[in-house]
Amino acid sequence: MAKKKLAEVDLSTEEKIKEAAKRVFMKKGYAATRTRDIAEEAGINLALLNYYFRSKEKLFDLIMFEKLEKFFGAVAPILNNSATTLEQKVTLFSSNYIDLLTENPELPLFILSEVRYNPERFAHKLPLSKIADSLLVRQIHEKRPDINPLHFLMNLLGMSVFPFIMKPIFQAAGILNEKTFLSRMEERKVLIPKWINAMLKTR
Amino acid sequence: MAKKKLAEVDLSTEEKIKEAAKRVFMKKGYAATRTRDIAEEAGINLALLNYYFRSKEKLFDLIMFEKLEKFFGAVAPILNNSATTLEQKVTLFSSNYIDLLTENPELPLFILSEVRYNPERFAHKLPLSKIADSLLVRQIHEKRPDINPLHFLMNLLGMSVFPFIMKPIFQAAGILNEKTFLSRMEERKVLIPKWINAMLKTR
DNA sequence: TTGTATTTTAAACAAATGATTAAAATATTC
DNA sequence: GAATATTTTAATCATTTGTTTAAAATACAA
Repeated sequence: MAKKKLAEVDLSTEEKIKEAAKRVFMKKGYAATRTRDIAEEAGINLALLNYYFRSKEKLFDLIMFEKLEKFFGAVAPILNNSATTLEQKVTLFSSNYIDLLTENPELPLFILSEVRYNPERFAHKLPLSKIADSLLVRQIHEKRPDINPLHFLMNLLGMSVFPFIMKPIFQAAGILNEKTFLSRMEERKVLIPKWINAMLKTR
Repeated sequence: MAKKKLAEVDLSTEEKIKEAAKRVFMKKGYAATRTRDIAEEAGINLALLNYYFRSKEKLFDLIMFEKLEKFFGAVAPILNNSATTLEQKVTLFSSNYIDLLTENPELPLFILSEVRYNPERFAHKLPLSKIADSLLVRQIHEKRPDINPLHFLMNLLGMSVFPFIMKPIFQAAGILNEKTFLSRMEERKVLIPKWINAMLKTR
């Protein structure tokens, strides 16, 4: 129950390949990933990848759509909850989303990179209108009709997501270690609602 | 003097290859770029790429370091200017940086992707300590010693850069067109200083 | 146990890819 | 204008890469 990695030897071959592919694709991106890398990571014969998933591209699509679901799936319900106030939505969102990204720190940069390098392939799968036209956005508009509400949405997203995007570059430069990063993100959960609130009050 | 693209036929072969490589690398990333793509884009024989630049990797490094210089070069001087106040630094930075990124919208995501997929290769070239230990950060610390100043630096960076990172995903989803994006970014130049100021005052 | 279906393996293939070579074309020098 | 140096070209090479194949191993059903 405790060791996830060791338990993986008990997974079915199909699941072993998929889990290995997730790790390799997330680390190197689609283009730099070799099917042989995945086979080696999974500890299986190369041909099994095609046996179970037909092609590198089909395997990638499968994983990519799961990651897109993870990245966008949790957002829309919070931002469209008709039972919460603007302030509650902001608090819930920053807290939940920072938790999600703490569990999956490479998720944002992975998705943004792959979508950018292949926009037409994933465009139709992005439920962005549910975010851009969300109840939260309407609530913001009510409070500050003088400023385009997209600004505040962008700030809320950015303050939650951007640190995870900058993380590798800060780490590569030796400025940030894992532990302090995590405590900063914990601090952010309570700071972001305050900041958004202050921004909404500026004249 | 007016048409940059047409003038390119007058460039030297070496310059033609470099300009073409910039476009292709920026669009597809290092791993997905074929030397043949670059040769075709430049309108030159494939062998000339190796004749002038030795290898795909050396050509990429050349371009990458130029892009890193562009992405980081303008930041440190503004944030370390001993003649400006905190407020002035924030205003100068957001305005100048949004202008820079408006001219080079793909710059942030390109750099962040490539550094992430190859951290050890570029880590030593990143002048991040000049930003993380800048005068601005010290000025922020003076004003709000109760909150880690990195938070405000991250917010300043994020509010300026993050929209450019999200741009492709918003465009792919058909939510944002070029024109409205540009006017939002113009608005941001004056809004960001107000927001940062408001954030620095929260209790 | 025998026969059948499923899974796994080693080998190989065809296409793509980064790079090189040797000759041809062009420019430069004296 | 001949000799030399530089640049460009077409062809080719050696690897890499995604995928397939046919046989071997294993699991399953009767």
